[in-house]
Amino acid sequence: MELSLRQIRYFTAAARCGQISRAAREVNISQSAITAAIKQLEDIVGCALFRRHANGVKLTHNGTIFLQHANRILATVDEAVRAPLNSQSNLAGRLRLAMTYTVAGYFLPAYLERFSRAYPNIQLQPLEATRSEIEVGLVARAYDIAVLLTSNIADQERLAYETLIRSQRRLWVSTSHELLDRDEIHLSDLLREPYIMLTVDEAANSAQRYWNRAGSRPNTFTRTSSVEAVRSMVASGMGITILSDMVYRPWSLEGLRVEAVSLASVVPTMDVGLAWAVNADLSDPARAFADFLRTTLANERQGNS
Amino acid sequence: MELSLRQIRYFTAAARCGQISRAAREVNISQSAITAAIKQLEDIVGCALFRRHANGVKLTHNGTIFLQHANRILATVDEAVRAPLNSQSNLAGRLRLAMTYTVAGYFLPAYLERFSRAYPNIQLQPLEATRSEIEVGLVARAYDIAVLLTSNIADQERLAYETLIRSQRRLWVSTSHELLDRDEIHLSDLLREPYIMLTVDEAANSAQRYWNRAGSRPNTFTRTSSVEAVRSMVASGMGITILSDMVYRPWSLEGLRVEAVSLASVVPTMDVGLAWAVNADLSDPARAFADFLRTTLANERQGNS
DNA sequence: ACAGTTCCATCCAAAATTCCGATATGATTC
DNA sequence: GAATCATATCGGAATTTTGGATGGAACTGT
Repeated sequence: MELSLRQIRYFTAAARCGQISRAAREVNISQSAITAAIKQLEDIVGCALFRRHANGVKLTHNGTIFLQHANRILATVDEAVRAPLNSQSNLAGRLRLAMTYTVAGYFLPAYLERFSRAYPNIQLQPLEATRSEIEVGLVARAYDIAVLLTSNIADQERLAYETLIRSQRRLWVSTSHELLDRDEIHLSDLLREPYIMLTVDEAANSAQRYWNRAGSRPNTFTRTSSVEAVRSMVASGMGITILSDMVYRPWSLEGLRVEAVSLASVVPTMDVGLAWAVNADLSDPARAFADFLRTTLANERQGNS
Repeated sequence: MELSLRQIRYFTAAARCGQISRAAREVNISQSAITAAIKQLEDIVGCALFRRHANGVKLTHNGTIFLQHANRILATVDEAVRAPLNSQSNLAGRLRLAMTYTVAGYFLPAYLERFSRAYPNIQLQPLEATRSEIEVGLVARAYDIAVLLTSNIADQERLAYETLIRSQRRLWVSTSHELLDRDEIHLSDLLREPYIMLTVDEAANSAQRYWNRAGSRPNTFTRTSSVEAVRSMVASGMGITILSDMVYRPWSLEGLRVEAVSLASVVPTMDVGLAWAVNADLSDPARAFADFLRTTLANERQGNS
């Protein structure tokens, strides 16, 4: 049996809903059809994609990996169907695009590839830098435009910015953690838990800000600049952390599960967006890039709702 | 009607074969099935993908654009099916990867994305540079490894290299060009044609080399560093050129067709491959990257044959 | 302990899609 | 102008997909 898009569509619906029956309602189809499609998929890839429970289905490790591929497939298909309409542009030029670490690793890559396909004549120079370097670089016109965490922007006078997406920050714990049993979790409940601090993109500063507001501070167990290291440590029960959904993945590289739960306390979202120098006219490529990101993200929001 | 992978598979087969009936034989299916699938596709995307002729079918402008998307879809699907097997690696480190212009624009992007997904913990730093800069940089350990045109490598003493693919060089002309009517075309037939010289990646040097060997030189009409500009000029009949299949696309940005024909004279292939400093042990990330490229390319060759 | 509910797996007949083979049609070649 | 090679079309057959009924397992609340 060969893979079909129908299977992929049903699979992603099931993964989105967490229940086969709910997915069936969403897709306006019978539950047995989805069950069958998923079974076919599992035959094809040769491993289980869901673990079945009484109250729904949960992705396995391989399942989450496959889900990412599945979403990728649907994105490429979507793009292909639209392709002849919004044809390539021959806008030419150079685009020096600055970005911070997490943006570069967990948000932009998929969009960059699409952008450079839509504008093959724009020479794209992606440059990773720290927030402060980017601020200086934008003002000095070393970069045309940047994608970064807009809530951290310091130089509000000489920089203009625009938030594109807000990603919720949630608590990450291991599957077996006792906190999962509680109805509500407040920041104050976390005081004695060993906290793993991520040190990239000023995550530590952001954390400090909302911990201060709550009048306390986390019991920092260790610090690391690797998101994957954080994931592994949380999964193996060494500690907890609070990070945004943008970097959340339910499985660590070793195949251990990480749970993310919303907090009852107010924790600000992580805001990702564009920034540029107010005193500089945006170059055509930069303007094209900004428009591209805006419309692409708007489309996705609509598609997934 | 919704898009299906079957349609995509049949479409790419037809595009590959240039004939619906031959594609049918290749896929072991009836000719009418492919005709129907293509018709459905054209309904979905809302425009013609092929122009039908007495001796086969030819992609339209939109068709070639869609073909690229179609191949992308199949590549992502292929990858998805393999996904759970070759799971991600947690090999960490930094990979400073140097590459030349054409490689960066027309060859590597798709592989880079896949690589960084397979090795999420390797911090990939792609750096575009000229061949000579790369040679110096490799020896000085400023780059870990490079992808470039191996036939141009000068410092054969301190650099090791390995050719990964050979891309044939062919003559590009406009659709209406009289040269197309000939049975055989030799370099000497091109002497009075206005020649458009591409000036990136030492293309001019390479060209000079094989023109010299033929004891003549092209009537250079203009020089440009933009491949897309070359394409447009050739398509609009301003001149001809000889470039490798790696950068060939049958349609210019304006929607004019470019034909590529093999020459009777011997023209060397364009060889793309890896290079590294002989006196340096390859870092683990560099080794992983080299292996990744080798196996991925080997798979593709097998798949397309 | 026990209904009641919700969820997924399975089975089978009905519905829809896809496929085949024959045929029609049009262009090119000799 | 007959032969050849290509794509388009059509109806019946084969295959795939679907829907609804049924059963079992797990959770919920009494």
